[in-house]
Amino acid sequence: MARNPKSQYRIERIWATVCDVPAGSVASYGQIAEIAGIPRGARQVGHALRQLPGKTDVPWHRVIRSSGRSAFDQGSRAYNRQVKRLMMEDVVILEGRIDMQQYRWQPDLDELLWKPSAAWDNAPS
DNA sequence: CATATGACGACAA
DNA sequence: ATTGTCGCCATAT
Repeated sequence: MARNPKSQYRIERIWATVCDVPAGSVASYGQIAEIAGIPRGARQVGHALRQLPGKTDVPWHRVIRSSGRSAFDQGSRAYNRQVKRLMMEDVVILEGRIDMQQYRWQPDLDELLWKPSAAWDNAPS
């Protein structure tokens, strides 16, 4: 767990944002960070996902590197699970790469406005 | 307090 | 396409 409430708050916000990524789409770590209201927080997104329990409903597999590649090493268990889940959602992966231009999640305005927490940082002091 | 370490990202060779 | 550097920032030691 996070050492302090502020960090825990951000972690939960990151998880919530990841839950907004629809099946069939993917998002980069940096994108999740920005939407969650944490500019330049790509690494924090990875940190937050790393803390997910083994069994979770958070669609962590939809978060990949901006390069269109999985953050895991090819052949690793995590990599295989991620690829398998993405393929289940009809996300095409060629040569281990996903076409971001085509699959990148593009939240519409309503969606973002409905989640003001991303824009207004109401983190508890 | 000082380093080291990442599920990262942008950029230059 | 690959590799290396640097910036970033929460955690770990």
